[in-house]
This record gives sequence, C-alpha cells and structure tokens, in this order.
Amino acid sequence: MNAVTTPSKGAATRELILEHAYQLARHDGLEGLSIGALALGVGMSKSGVFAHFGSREDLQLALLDAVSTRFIEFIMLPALKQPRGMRRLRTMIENWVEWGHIHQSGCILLSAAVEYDGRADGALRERVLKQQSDWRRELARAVSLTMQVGELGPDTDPEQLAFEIYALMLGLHHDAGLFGFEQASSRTWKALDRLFASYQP
Amino acid sequence: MNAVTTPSKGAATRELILEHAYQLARHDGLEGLSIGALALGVGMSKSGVFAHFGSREDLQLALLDAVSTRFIEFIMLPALKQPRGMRRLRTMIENWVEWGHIHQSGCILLSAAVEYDGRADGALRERVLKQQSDWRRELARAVSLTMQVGELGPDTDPEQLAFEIYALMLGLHHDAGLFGFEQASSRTWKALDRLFASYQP
DNA sequence: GCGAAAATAGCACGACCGTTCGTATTATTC
DNA sequence: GAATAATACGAACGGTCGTGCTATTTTCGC
Repeated sequence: MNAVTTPSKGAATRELILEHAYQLARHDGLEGLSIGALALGVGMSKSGVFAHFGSREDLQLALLDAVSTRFIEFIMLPALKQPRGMRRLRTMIENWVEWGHIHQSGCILLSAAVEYDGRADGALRERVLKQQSDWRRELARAVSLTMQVGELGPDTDPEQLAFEIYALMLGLHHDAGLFGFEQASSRTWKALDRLFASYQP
Repeated sequence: MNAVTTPSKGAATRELILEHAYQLARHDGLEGLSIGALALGVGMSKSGVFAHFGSREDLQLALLDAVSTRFIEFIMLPALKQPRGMRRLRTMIENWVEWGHIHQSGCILLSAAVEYDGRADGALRERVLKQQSDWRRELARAVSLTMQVGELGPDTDPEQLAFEIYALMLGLHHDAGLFGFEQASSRTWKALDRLFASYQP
C-alpha cells in the first residue's frame, strides 16, 4: 500500500495523541499536561499513551517540536511565495496574527516561553530557548532582506526591529486573551504601521 | 501595646506565608503553587497553612492581590514625586523595568496573565483581568497627562500608546528570561526612545 | 496463515494533591 | 491567673500524578 515508508499505525496514533495533547496544553500549559487526562481524551489507557513517549518530559518535547514545525510551516510556506522584502515580511506577520487567532491566543509556544523562561529546567527550557532563538533569527533575516531590497532604511538594525515586532506580537496575544481579539489586532496593526514608517528609507 | 489594630500574630504569619508563596509561584506559576511545598517552606504543617486561607484558590487570590499592591506601590510612589508629564511617565517605566530586574523576569502578574488569559476559570481569571485593566488604565492616564502638558503630540491616542509601551515590557520580560537582562533592556530602551520620538509634538 | 514484533491494556507502586476534622497549643482578654 | 478565642498540628480521606511491570491483543513481513 504505502510506497515509501509505512506509517505503521503506531506513528498514526502518535499523531493522534499529539493532536489531543495540543488541545489540553492550550488550556493548562505544558506543565499542566497530564498523561491521565490525555489518555481519557484519546480513549486509550494511560500506559498505552505512555508507551509512545517513554516519559512525560519526552511527550512534552515531542509536542513542542510538533507545534513548532506546524508554526513554521504555517507562516513560512505562504511567505516564501511572496517576493523578498516588505511583502514577505508583512505576510509573515499576517500569518502570525492569523495563527494566534486560530489558536485562540493560546499558543503553547508563547506560554511555554513564559513557563520556562526563568527556570533551570534542563531539556524543556533548552528546547524552548532554541525554538525562540531560531524563530527570532528567521524574523531578523526577513527584516534584513527587506533592508537589502531597499524597503527599509539602511541604518535599520534587523535584530532590533525583530525584537520590536516580536514585542508587539506578545502584546497582541496578551490583549487578545484578556480583552478580545478585534481590539487587540487593531492596536497591533496600528503600532506596526507606525513602527515600519519610522524605519522607512 | 498596639494602639489601633492588633496585627494579632495570625496576620503576621499570613504575611510570612504569602512571602514564601511568592517565591514558589515565581518558579512554578500560580497553578504550580502547592500547599504542601509551601508549608515545608515556612516550616508549618499543611493544615496550618491551609487554615489561613480556606482554600487553594483563596490563597492564590490573596497572593495575587499582595503582589499587585506591592507592584503599584513600587512603581507609583516614586513616580508621583515626579512632575506630571514625561518625567513621571519615564519614571514609571524605569521602575517597571527595575521591578522585572529585581524579580528576575519572573513576575507572577505577567505569568498569571498568560496562565489565565484563555481560560473560563472564574475567580482567578477575573482577578487577573481586573488587575491588568487597572494597570493599563493607570498607564494610559500617565500618557494622557503627558499629552496635556504638551510633551506628546495632540493627536496621541493614550490607550494606543499605553498598549505599545506594555508590549515592549512584555518583550523585555520575554527576552530577559531567555536571553539575559542586559541585552533585553538595551533593546527595550532603544525601542522606547524611538516610540516616544514618533509621538513627539 | 504463521510467527515475530509492535502496540495496547491492566494492575500496582509510591508520592503528592487539596481538604476535613478532632485535638492540642498558644495568645489574648477579663 | 482563669476563661476564651485564635492558631497550629497530625492523621486521614479520596484522588490524581508519573512510572514500572506483565499479559494480551493487534499489526505486519514472510
């Protein structure tokens, strides 16, 4: 049946488990994710779920990776179809906003960053740190390209602007979760336009 | 001895408990705060600690209120000694940054906002929402005064600027927790200066 | 279809959870 | 100093937690 690699049914339920795990972690955070509740959700036994990952921490790591991969794809695939520069950068941000909207401002990548930001937790913190660094670098790269194309001033500091964009997205998630998405995204876009204008060439 | 109201010793240990609770909640969040660990920390029995609050939720609420009060005092008392306008607004932000530095970017008011932002949790969420609204209003008020004094352009939208300042503080906490305080605060101040400049009269 | 291998269930464990209750200790008041 | 109220303790409750085992079932290559 399957030509290249057999998903082997085990891998399929692994996906299913991660799917449900995401729903749970969205509400209670990565630390609030419990194997018992997860097993109940997918209709399996605790040990059955457990066997797929070997430990709770490995489950959390797997979930983190799965969501991160989806996040990158969701944002970058459409963005890479746009020409380099402002068009691509704005598309990234638009998709980022859309991602937050779809996931009801409960993006576990952000809450994980808050959960582990001050901890010496080891594996989890390290993974979160790496994901955040990677994404920030990607963002700075898009800014850099926009600058090279001449759509941002030549004295633009890509990492600085990436920080400022990121901060606004944090503000968006924060306000959307507490005060509602509409008002929050309106404020965010106003701020973004003003921000880009101040970096104009 | 005590002229007006006797702190009655019970209130004193209540303070002590909240002090330790804050240390714990900084690491594990409000949801990670457990009465057992807290009792161990203050050298009391679980039931002894419990009796002071009646329920875990009430403990969390009390902690939230205690920290919020301290936060407001820490920031506003020095700020109100400054003349209205930019001086006062900048002092507020400076103290805000300092607060985050002291508490090692583990401010539970912010992590609580993330923990409860998408939840239908009732009491906890409602309290967090109220605190965030109040503080945002305070911030917008300071912006408004600065505008009235003529140190910000007349077309400044106080709530919009308050949102943008808040977003930068979120960015500060985020980056400080993951990448270190020095770099983060440097980026934040650069962004703040640029932001204020763009609202100049 | 058969046998090996992977996937899942079932059960038990020790630890910790928040909470309750009866009792002992300690402060405060008269 | 005695009476009374405020505090704190200790044990126990029903649950849930993550994890380690051993069976049992299901899948998959031949």
